[in-house]
Amino acid sequence: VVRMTIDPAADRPAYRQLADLFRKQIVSGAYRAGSRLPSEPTVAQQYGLGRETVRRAMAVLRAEGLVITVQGEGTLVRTPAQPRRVRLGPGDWATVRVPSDGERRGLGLDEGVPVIEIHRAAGASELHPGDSTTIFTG
Amino acid sequence: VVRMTIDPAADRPAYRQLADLFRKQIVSGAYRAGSRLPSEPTVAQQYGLGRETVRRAMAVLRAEGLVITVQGEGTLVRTPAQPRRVRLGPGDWATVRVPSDGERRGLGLDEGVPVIEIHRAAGASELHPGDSTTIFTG
DNA sequence: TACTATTTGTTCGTATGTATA
DNA sequence: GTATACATACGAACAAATAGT
Repeated sequence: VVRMTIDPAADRPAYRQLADLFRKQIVSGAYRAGSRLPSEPTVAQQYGLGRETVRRAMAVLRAEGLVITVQGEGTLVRTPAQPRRVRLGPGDWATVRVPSDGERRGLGLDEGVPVIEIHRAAGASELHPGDSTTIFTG
Repeated sequence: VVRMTIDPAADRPAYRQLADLFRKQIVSGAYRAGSRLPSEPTVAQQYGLGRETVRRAMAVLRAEGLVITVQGEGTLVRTPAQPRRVRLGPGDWATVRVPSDGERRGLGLDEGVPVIEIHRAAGASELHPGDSTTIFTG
């Protein structure tokens, strides 16, 4: 089965077109949270692409925090994390960044999850997972 | 010249070891902001690695916002952006995420730069570049 | 428990295209 | 205009983790 949705001659690279296709299906709910995407060889064969092209598309989605990939299992749509709230008091400030690989694993975070650093007026600082966290002033 | 700093038999993959090496040199200042890293073929030859392995290491550093890569020019250490401040007033809240590819380019942001979304109490919302922006309450 | 099949992870090689110096 | 350097893409091989039998 060949689907004509990827145009190798298009301006946009094939792996980005493929990422666009899956992103649409994920955000639209066609792929529900926790569900598994088709395996890389399956997608490659269906769209007439090499496996590396498929893997690059998956890497894009991981970097955006839409999916996670587990070796031996597959690529899964990420389940929304428990919502948290962090209060920013007078004199506090917050900054944001993408953690380094080691830091991310040390915090137990998935790819595509930025970290929020809260600098308290007292001098201390806290790290919070960037997804699922809302910053508010009380 | 062969440097014996990458161990193919190590637990950690070669591309992560290589990323670690460059990350250290960047954060330590050995590579100053705006300076160019050695070309991919050069690094590959120096460390006895394939070019794709080098490219994966560079992709790691890009995702962390440490470098940018320009086709035809090379990989450059990112220059710190102009600091900005965003005020979070009573009833406002803020969330953070890694932008999608299209959104990132629409905002003119580099890879590895998360976005801050400020939800105003009035109902409007603003997007701010995640690097260089400090959230404060005043 | 043990084995097998499936699936992703890593790495190298090759080729071609495109942007920059 | 040429050389350099990165971007994309396919193929191949083996390793490692998982799932199911």
